[in-house]
Parts: sequence; C-alpha cells; structure tokens
Amino acid sequence: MKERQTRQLLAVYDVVSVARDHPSAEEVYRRVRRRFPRVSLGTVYRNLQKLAAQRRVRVVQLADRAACYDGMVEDHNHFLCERCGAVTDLVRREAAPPDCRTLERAGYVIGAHTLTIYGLCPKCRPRSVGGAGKAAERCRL
Amino acid sequence: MKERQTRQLLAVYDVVSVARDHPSAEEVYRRVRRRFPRVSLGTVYRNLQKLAAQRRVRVVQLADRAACYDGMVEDHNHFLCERCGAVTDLVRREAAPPDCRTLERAGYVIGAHTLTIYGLCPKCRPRSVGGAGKAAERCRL
DNA sequence: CTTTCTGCAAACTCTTTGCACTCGT
DNA sequence: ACGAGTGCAAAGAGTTTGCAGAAAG
Repeated sequence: MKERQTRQLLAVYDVVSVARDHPSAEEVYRRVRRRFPRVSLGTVYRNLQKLAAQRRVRVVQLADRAACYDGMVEDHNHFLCERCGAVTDLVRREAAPPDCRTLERAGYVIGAHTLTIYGLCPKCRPRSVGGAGKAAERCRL
Repeated sequence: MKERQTRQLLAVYDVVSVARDHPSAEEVYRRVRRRFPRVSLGTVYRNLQKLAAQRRVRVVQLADRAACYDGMVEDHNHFLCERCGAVTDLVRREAAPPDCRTLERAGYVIGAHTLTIYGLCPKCRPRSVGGAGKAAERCRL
C-alpha cells in the first residue's frame, strides 16, 4: 500500500516536469531510456498514471492524437497548432476569461476552441439536496 | 470526386443528429444497424469522418474515452460527469464567459475544466508578416 | 523479508485501411 | 458504365495487464 520511490518513477517525473514540449508517453519513454535503457514502456505508462493521479503531472488529451503529458500542474489552457502539432501552455491571468485578442497579437491564428468542464451531474451528486430534480440534457451556460 | 448520398451516410447522419446523448462510434453503429443490419463499423467510421469534415456533426474527444459524436454543430461547451460519464451540452449565451454559478445552481458539481484553442502558431501562420518572430512556449492569455 | 514495482510480452480498445464487390448517379 | 462507397477482415496505434523476478523499505 505504501508508495515506493523507484528510480523509474523519479526519472519519469523528472522528464515530464523538465519538458516544455508536452511529450507523449512514447516520447517520455524515449527520454527516460536515455538514463535507464532497460526501462519498459509499460512502466512509463504506469508511472505517468500514478503521477497524474497525484496531480504531479497533467494529462493533456487533444483531438485524436495520443495523450501528452504536462509538467505544468497549475490551472491553464492549451493552444494546439493544427499544422505543426505544437502545444502551447496558455497561462491564465486570474479569473479573467481567455482573451483571443492577446493571442492574436502574439501572432497566433485562432480557429475553433473547446471547453470541457468535469464534475458531477445532478443525478450523480452525493446527497441530492436542493438538486433541480431532472437533469437537463442541455444547459445554458 | 463527387459525394454520393448513400443510404449508409444518410443513416449515420440521421442517427447522430437525432441523438441527444453523444453516442460513440460503436453506439452509432449499433443504431444504424437497426435499420441496416449489414452496415459495417468501418463504414460508420468513414461516414462519421466525412460528416465531421463537412461540419455536419461534431467530434467530442474527452479524456481517454472513445470519441463521441454530437449532432449539435453550433458552438458550445461540454460538461462530463465523472461518475456516470454523461455528456451535457452547454449552450453558450453570446460571447459571455462560461459562468460556473449557473451550472451549480442547476445542480452540477464543478471539478476541473479544460479549454483548448485550435489554430496556427506564429511559426505556422501563412505569411509571417507582423509575426512576433519567435513563438512563445507559454503565453499569458 | 515483505510487498510493491519492474520488464517483458501478450492482450485489448479504438480506429483505419486494402481489396473485391456494390450501387448511386 | 464509371467510380465513389461498401462490407469484411486484417492491420495499426495507443494503452493496459498478467506474471515471474527484481528491488525498495
């Protein structure tokens, strides 16, 4: 039950937290292997999952591509370049809504965007006190 | 080169545009098969892709799960219940920033949220006039 | 020493694709 | 009749998992 500090876990964490380029699991594997040539991809996946569960790394799942990992654990958004595939961290300023103007001024061309909120729906919330009864399939936000 | 209106394409579109529950490709397949028992999963995938390219359906890619399809093509956000997995469309009111209060009032428990913007980074934009030169790896937004 | 973790390889899920045939146009 | 689209089945990418042995505490 107790978590062990294996070299592999430390190496995986190190690679992700140092990386600024949102590496995929495969890429993390490649980098970890530079230090531990005998590490296995399965171990890298297991450790990435463990770190994500502890919120020590962040999983970034973008349209159809493989998941990539981000050492930036603070709350922030992402910009995905549809040509080169680069992922840019968009650090949020306070609670201000994202301002596309700022991005455009920095040279980005803005296309679509997706916001997903995770949580519990009214049906699933712990004690449904005050819950609005029927869960709406669509909701004005 | 010309697009054909096959029964399968029409059926796939029909299933997705009528559905309010964000079905996965597998689920769309199941439903299309009720009308065309000989349809293949490959065809469903091909037609979903075609429809998505034409913006007649929307692909919703949520953390690790299989992609699901949304007949709602207007710009909107999503709420994913982490317990039951239900996806709720969050219809946006004008350009107003998403207001979590409204959701909470409706009985939702808000957890994390992810905003991803798609587009072109400064390096990849067509004619890099006025581009800020080096692309930032992180950006204040 | 005990228990968790690892390496390996096989399995699994989701999605794409090659091919011969079908069916819209 | 032409060629885009189909069904089928196999391949592919990404990720997970069972197991025997390694190593952290």
